[in-house]
Amino acid sequence: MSYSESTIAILTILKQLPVGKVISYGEVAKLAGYPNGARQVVRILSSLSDTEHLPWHRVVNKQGQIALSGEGAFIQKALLEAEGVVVSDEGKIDRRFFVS
DNA sequence: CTGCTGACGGTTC
DNA sequence: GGAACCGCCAGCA
Repeated sequence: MSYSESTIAILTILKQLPVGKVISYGEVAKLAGYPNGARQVVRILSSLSDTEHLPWHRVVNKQGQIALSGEGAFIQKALLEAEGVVVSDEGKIDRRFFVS
């Protein structure tokens, strides 16, 4: 189970994400040292979220909207609200819930 | 090796 | 304010 450097860096950032806060894919990548690695973050969340126990639901796009469609978005919305994050009906999150 | 894909982002019109 | 386009890079057929 050895991951590439970028993967490990991204995993580290995600695990440090505080409860009740959200972050954008781009921010995660940026903090991990990969300014334009948003797509790698996406990959990691979709394929390693369960095995690495990542808070995948705390990651949304920069517009504060849930990037998933269908049930996934519904579940993410529920998980976020359970942590105190306010999500509008359209699945939009206010900037004040973003880290930094 | 080549090409396609994706839970994105920034710019442009 | 929003749609369209392009760039990004790792994984996979």
